[in-house]
Amino acid sequence: MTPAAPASSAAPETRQRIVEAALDVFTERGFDGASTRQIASRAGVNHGLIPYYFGSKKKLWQAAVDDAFGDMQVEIDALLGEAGDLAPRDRVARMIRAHVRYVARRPAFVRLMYEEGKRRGERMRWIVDRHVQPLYDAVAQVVADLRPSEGAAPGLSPVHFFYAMAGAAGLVFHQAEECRRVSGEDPFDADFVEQHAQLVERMLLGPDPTAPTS
Amino acid sequence: MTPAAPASSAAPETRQRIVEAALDVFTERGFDGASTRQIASRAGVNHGLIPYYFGSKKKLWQAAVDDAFGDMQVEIDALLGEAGDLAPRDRVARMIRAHVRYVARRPAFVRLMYEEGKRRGERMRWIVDRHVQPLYDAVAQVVADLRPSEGAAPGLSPVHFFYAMAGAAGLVFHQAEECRRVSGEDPFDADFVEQHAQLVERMLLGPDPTAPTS
DNA sequence: GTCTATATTATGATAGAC
DNA sequence: GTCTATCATAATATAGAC
Repeated sequence: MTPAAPASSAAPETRQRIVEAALDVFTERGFDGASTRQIASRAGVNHGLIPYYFGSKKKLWQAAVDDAFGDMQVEIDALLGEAGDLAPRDRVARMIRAHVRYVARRPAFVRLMYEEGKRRGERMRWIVDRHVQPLYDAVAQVVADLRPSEGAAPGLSPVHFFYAMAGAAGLVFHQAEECRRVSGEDPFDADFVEQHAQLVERMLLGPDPTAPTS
Repeated sequence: MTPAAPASSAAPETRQRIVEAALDVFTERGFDGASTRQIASRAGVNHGLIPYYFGSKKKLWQAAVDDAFGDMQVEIDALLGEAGDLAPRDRVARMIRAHVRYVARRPAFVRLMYEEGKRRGERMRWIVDRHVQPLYDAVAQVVADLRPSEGAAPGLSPVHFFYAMAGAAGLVFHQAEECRRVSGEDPFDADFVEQHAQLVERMLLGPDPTAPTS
């Protein structure tokens, strides 16, 4: 059995340091491109500790993914709590903006989703069943509540909406290095993020029908 | 010097078979995850032929990328030729729909862009300077011709437009396996592609202002 | 031009000292 | 709990037979 939480003495947070380093390296280089030695090195520990704490590279990856999604779940709960009784359109608008800001703050999250959703295999099934499916279901529910009179495109289907939003919101942060080189702009700049959030919201919902027509 | 095009006898298209197999494997597994043995095996040749024709794994990758983008350039030229004197909005609409159909037909193209745009490094610089920059400049030019009266969002900046379009159009095909598992729908289904093309066009341009208001 | 070795290196995992 | 040393494997690339 691997020690889930080390019971004792000297380094209570060694395990967590490894998990955080692993998330960084896995999302930078992909599962295959990442080496456990590199992860250990970034965490500042010996590479022998990875089998000790996690058993295998695969299980370390799972721990890192759980860490990333757990972090997001906290934000979602907070968001849903405070947006409880808004009109559906406003709830979606807030969700979209919050999502853009989140992926800008945590690019590792987007890298993970894009990296692992693209090919069949054990890791894809694990991450989808455990983390993506609940997210997809929640978004589908919110979209179903939208009515055309609220500015939604007619016949908006959850699957098109989900991937159009995820792509429009996330790609520029996923491709941040490319974006810098090709356009000279820094996607993580605060103004850029707000501009992008605004664009994605308008793209998906159209101009706010309750706003003055100008 | 590596033989750019083998001069002689027995296997004139061996090199091309390797390039095509390489594009498949590189886009399925990423550069690090792909092995030259696997590529040679899929091409039906011995792995010793890869250093022989290309010199290194890196140069094989470059040849595969050139092949993929050359293919796209043909489509772009055809598109621009036949859309020469349309109104700017119609040109953009056509470009968007053509792009969605293209990425649905050639998912390898999206995988390549998403894979290599995400991290600093030699491959990113090579592919951006050689292939992405011209693409970006062309899109920026087309977007600059759009005017608000034609339905574009006010202050539409090229960089936001470029990545919002590329993401909204491409992600669902990039994540095709995930999409199938999470929603049960097949993104490569012809109806799905047209639905998606329509959604992305409307997202980016709004409802057609010349169409009847219903 | 294509194949069969093989040299070299890097990886994930293990054994065991401290 | 953390480290050093090592094993077994798989990778890229090279040398050379045919």
